[in-house]
Amino acid sequence: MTTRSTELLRLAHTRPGVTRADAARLLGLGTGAATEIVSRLAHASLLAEAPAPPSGGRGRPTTALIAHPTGPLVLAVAITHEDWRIDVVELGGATLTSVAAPHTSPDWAAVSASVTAAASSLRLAYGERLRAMGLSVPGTVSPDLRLDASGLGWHDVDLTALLLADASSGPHLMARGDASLGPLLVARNDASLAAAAESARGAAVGATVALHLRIEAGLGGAVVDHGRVLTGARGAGGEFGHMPFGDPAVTCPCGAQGCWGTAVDGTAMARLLGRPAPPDPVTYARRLISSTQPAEQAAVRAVAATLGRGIAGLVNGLDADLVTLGGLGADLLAAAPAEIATAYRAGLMRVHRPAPPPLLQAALGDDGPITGAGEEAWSLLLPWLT
Amino acid sequence: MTTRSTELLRLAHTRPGVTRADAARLLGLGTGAATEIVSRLAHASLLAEAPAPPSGGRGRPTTALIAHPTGPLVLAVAITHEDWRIDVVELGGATLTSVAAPHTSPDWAAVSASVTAAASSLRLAYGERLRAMGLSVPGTVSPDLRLDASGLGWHDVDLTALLLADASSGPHLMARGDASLGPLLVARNDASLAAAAESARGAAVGATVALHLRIEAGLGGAVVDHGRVLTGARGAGGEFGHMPFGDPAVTCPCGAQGCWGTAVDGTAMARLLGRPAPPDPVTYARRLISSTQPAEQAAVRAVAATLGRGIAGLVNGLDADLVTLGGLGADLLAAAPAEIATAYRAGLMRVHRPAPPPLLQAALGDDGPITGAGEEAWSLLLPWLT
DNA sequence: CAGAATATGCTCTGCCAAAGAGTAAAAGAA
DNA sequence: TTCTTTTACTCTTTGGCAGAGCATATTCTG
Repeated sequence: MTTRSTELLRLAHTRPGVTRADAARLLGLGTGAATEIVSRLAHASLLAEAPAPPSGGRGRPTTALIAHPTGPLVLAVAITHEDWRIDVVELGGATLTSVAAPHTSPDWAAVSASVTAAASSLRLAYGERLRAMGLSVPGTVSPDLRLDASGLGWHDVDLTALLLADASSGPHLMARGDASLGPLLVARNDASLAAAAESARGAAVGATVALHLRIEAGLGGAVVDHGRVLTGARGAGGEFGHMPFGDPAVTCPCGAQGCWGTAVDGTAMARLLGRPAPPDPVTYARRLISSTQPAEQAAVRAVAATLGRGIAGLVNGLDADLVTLGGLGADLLAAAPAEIATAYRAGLMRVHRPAPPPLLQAALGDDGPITGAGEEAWSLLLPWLT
Repeated sequence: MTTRSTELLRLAHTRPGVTRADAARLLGLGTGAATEIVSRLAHASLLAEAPAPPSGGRGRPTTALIAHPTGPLVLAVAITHEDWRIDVVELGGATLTSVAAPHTSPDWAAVSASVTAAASSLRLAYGERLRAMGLSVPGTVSPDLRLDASGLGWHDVDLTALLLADASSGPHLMARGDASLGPLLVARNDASLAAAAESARGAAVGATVALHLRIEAGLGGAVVDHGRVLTGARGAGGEFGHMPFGDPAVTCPCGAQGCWGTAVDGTAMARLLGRPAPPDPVTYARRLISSTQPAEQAAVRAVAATLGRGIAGLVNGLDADLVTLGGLGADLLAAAPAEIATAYRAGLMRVHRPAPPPLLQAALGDDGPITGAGEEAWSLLLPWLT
């Protein structure tokens, strides 16, 4: 309905359990306006007040702003190369329900059918409370929500179909009152969403410019600048794995030479060991990272150094003040912290040396992408909540 | 005073000469509100209406929104390694006055004194109309406005002094009514400001994610995402010259190895020719770029290829939809377009190949930094104009 | 040249979000 | 108990803006 209402709602989302008095102070609202806005939001079933958290100080106790028990919800959907999962997420980020299953077939049609069926049953349970959907996928998503995941054979898939199939039963999940604005669906690369999640609720909370890197089959990531995820012009932002920090003699499946991603994954470790490319580089890399065999440890350390050098380059160019590592990156950081740190520091330009931006493991682990999907869905929905 | 007024003012700035009717349509204002807001802004000496641009169609003619003849102004200041310049810029970006002079001494004290003196005389001429200052400097600027320009020997210089010395005569250039908000001064790296200028009024207008690169003594630049310049956490964003796209055997003055900047400047050309490092790499590079000697042309082409390959890496990682080149980069693009384009295309990942983001010369040339300084000063000032 | 068509600007009324002042309530401290 | 502190509620006022209706200025048409 108004700017201030949305701001208050957003505050209740980003800082779950914030007290009403604190919220009013943060927004610069008078007590009158706070009363007005909170009661309006409560009446609209958008916000509720919990009795109180005892603060210890004197004065009339305030209340905590929490999600309304019948308030709006979003679906957070994460599709990986091997399974899918749907969370029902309320204001503040708490998950009410979670369903998941492995893929029965790698075909998109089968995956799409499973996800749509699960979403429909959640629709039966939650009805019109479901107002938006956030979707994490292992590939790049164009601005018109078409997915390309070359490794999985999913090409030019229309992701809006996931929502529209579901919306046949009613006008849910649509921008209120104006269908021309399209459905409230946000779909993104898993690494971008993990970055968003780390910045909103993970290890990168409070960072000015956070860089998140995630190694799985390839190397992806995203930059989060003042809370905004940079998704690029075509939705292909954060493909840092295709920056030429690697060996120029190696040709990447993307068509270029020297891609960093080809130098920090399981394939790179196999190459260093003189072995053929493993069929499942992720599992292979995990095994090597926990190996005790000297040659394999050396390969892991070499890859770790390449990772550290590349991170330094990105920090130099982007001036991030925090770097979080997810997927295999977190494992590498745990297994070879010294190699990564040494190469990282050596690659930093002078201005960053006195206080190198910390390298941290992602706090949300494998939940990063789905958490980010929920966050982005809420970000999309919030301005539409009257 | 209100959101809509500021939006209208911003529109009048970003699209100089926009008609009143168009502006109302773009902001979704009714004619009543437009009358109200425009008359309020005109009364506050912030906006004026010019007779009309003949549109040809029928109907009552509208007016063009222009800067008020006694409205607020900003100072755009550009300090380079050899000279300084100050422009007085009105709403809409037009320059009213420009003063410039070469440095009499490379010492910061001397430079600062010259600039302050010139600013003071402009203050005498324009008085309280001067409300903000934008400053372009050849170095990195920390968030608390301290400058480091290692090449010039300017270390940890407090740039706010430029403003405060000037403000002793009154409360000008301060955030209105609340001095704790600090002076309305924005200071940035020249390459970042050139990027802002290209996005606002140059070759990158309308780009979703624009990448600007500027080669002079080093290689700098910036990413502009949806009109916002990414300055990094410490003001050192856009130092793409220190990403390791170059020869790992070359050590950069920054302390790292393989910095891209060491592979695309005049020093790199000299190295390729087996010559000692030139004292003035910029002039040297300019001479080689226009040389007809085969060996020198070959060196230029090699450097151009390295530039193209690096740009491809950045485009892969950042998903820019437009790249602008300034300084020597523009000269290289003109001198060796084929080499740059070939290396660029070869380095792009597959998704970008069908429609490679265009590489363009910066439209504003050497005026990029000072234009950007004016733009950023206006961006800073606009929300304060009641 | 006169009227029609069209686009725009102005005036007036009404609405609603929010600020502000004053009052009431709920807790700790003396 | 009584005072102080902090917060919430009520009521009034303000101001920006939407909307309807009228006025105005230009081009088109006959």
